[in-house]
Amino acid sequence: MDEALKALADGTRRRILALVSREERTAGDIAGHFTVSRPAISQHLRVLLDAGLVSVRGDGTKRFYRADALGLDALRREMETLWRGRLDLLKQEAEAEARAAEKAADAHEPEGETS
Amino acid sequence: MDEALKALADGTRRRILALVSREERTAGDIAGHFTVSRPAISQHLRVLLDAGLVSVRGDGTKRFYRADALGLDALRREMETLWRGRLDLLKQEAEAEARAAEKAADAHEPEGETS
DNA sequence: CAGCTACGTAAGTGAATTCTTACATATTGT
DNA sequence: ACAATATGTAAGAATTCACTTACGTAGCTG
Repeated sequence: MDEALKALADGTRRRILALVSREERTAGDIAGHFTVSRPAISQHLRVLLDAGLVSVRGDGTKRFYRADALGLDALRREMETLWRGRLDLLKQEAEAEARAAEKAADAHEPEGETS
Repeated sequence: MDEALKALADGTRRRILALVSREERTAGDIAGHFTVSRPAISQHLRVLLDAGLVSVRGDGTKRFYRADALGLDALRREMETLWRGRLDLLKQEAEAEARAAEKAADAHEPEGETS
């Protein structure tokens, strides 16, 4: 998880991922979309590859990259269990606020239900 | 998004986040759960704070940290739009494989629906 | 074979990250 | 006012990161 998250935590790599998400593209084609040097993109592709977020298919001298749906989905699932641990916070805090509001009302009107 | 993702891309910070997700905790309490020095944890808390993933409440000399549900949810939503761009890959690839399998069958049995 | 194309890899650089120890600051209790 | 407590901040070392230029290497093509 750490490797994939670190890979995602870079804007250039996220843009690369977006590029190869719908169709496979050669390394050169991908590099053409960026201002940084081609080797830099090659290195980013390596990181994404190691993280299991893209896959390659070599054909002749070209290398076609594309997003790896399985790797992406695996990360997505892990993220969801991460959220699951914290998501109920929204409920908890909403309830806490409700209780606090109630308490504040009580402070003003300790016994009353006048209004 | 970049800031929050970078904040999440560190195991120690994810553990901190887990610690403060259910109940608020003081900086010292949090640091007690780790082997690294207390200042290091203080710095991690700063990163999480800047990323909007935790919030603080000062009380006396103590500072109580807790996960910030709104920040977390904002990130979660951004991630989901990120997945949304790539999730259909699963479908696409499944379909592509299905077509490929069909094609392979055709190659063996160019006109047949024999089996 | 010679040369071109499409790549990856090596080596080095500057900036950012993560950690440490030492110190500054605010608040509480005597 | 003084000491103890809880915490952030400063400064610096070690590591990692994203990038660059230069080079190596397959595969195609004349």
